[in-house]
Amino acid sequence: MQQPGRPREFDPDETLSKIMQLFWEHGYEATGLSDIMAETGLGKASLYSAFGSKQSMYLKALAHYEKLVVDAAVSVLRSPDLSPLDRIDAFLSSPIIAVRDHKDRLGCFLCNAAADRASLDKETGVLVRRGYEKMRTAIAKSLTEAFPETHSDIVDVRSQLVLTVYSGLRVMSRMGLSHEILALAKDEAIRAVS
Amino acid sequence: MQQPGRPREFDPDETLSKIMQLFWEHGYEATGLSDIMAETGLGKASLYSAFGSKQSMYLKALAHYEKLVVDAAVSVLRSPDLSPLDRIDAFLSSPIIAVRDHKDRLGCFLCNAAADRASLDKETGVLVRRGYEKMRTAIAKSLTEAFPETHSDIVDVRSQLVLTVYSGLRVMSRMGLSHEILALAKDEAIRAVS
DNA sequence: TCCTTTATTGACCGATCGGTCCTAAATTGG
DNA sequence: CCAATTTAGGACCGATCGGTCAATAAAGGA
Repeated sequence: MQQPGRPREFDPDETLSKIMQLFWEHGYEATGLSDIMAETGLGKASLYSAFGSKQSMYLKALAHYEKLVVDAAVSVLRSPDLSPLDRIDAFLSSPIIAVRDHKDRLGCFLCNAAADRASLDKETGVLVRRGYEKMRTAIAKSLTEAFPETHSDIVDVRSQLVLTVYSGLRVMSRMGLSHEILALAKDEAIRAVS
Repeated sequence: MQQPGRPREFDPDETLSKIMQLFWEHGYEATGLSDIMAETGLGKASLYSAFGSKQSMYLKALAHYEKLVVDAAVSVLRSPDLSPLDRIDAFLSSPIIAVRDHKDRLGCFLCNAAADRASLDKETGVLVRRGYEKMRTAIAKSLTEAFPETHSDIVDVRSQLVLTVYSGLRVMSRMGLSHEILALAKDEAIRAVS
């Protein structure tokens, strides 16, 4: 048995990151194969053989986002160096810091995807909900740790509120609000669940 | 001087509502002229002569949304029949009720537009921010009325928080969360600014 | 009635879309 | 060196995109 011929000339993971960036910033429809080719430097056929159709690229990009960004957020929410409430503060601060330091106004890829594709593409909806549920669970764990005496129903509702605020902050950041205003709203939200 | 010839066979306002619905639900890129023609029953040239380019249709649809939906939300926030806090409750409840009664998961056109077009089209950004500012001002007014002793800086931050939660709720509704969960998160948010 | 003005219709345009295919290049096992 | 296998590059495909135009229809004023 022979092991395949010509080797890849690109790193699929790296390429997927670039594809993710494009879909994240411009959405599904506004991102053309031509944009992806330009950004990755690859030919159309290479992209297709590696990632399949455009829709499949989008779903892989979304899964990539879950692995990179969502999992990072979750690990912030589990950081052993911070108090439970500080972890939630750090979680809500991350999109604000992105605006402040990198002028990053991409918003949350998951909620962009919800607006963009979830109504048309079932698989997108599943990925989006899974990503959000990951974050909600991690938030709930921190809240339970912070206030062990609180009833779990209340914790669920509050974790949902934190996630809602998170989504809202990312939408607001896309709208161009300053990081100072966002930070103040965030502090007020933290106070609300304390 | 002569007054124009053949009269329009359609109501521009009504037509604009249908166009708004399409852009609202599917976004800019995913809505084709063909969809608009099918939905409105009009020919391409009629649409162009009445509303201009696709981009111009989008902007007019967004302005139409501001007039219909944003202004309605603002007038809820000024309803004389309700207490100030109940007005804010009603404001935050409207997207939840839409989900419950009409399975309306369109989200907020303004924040969809922010995700969709604001980074590409300056005019869209202006309209979006204007709409949000209208709502924020109305929220702040209700909060001031509810808690006259509160410092205006605090009111500003809290109104921003309410607006952030509103955006978050609409994103969540597009994700498919049940109206019950949304309502609980909303109640918790109301408690936060009380 | 005829002329002017505007609206409607459908054919038409070039450009671009996502996607396929064929050829050439690069690699490994025999 | 050769055969087999896989990738890379780019020509090519039909479909659809947003947008225009010329011909026709419908109204009011003269």
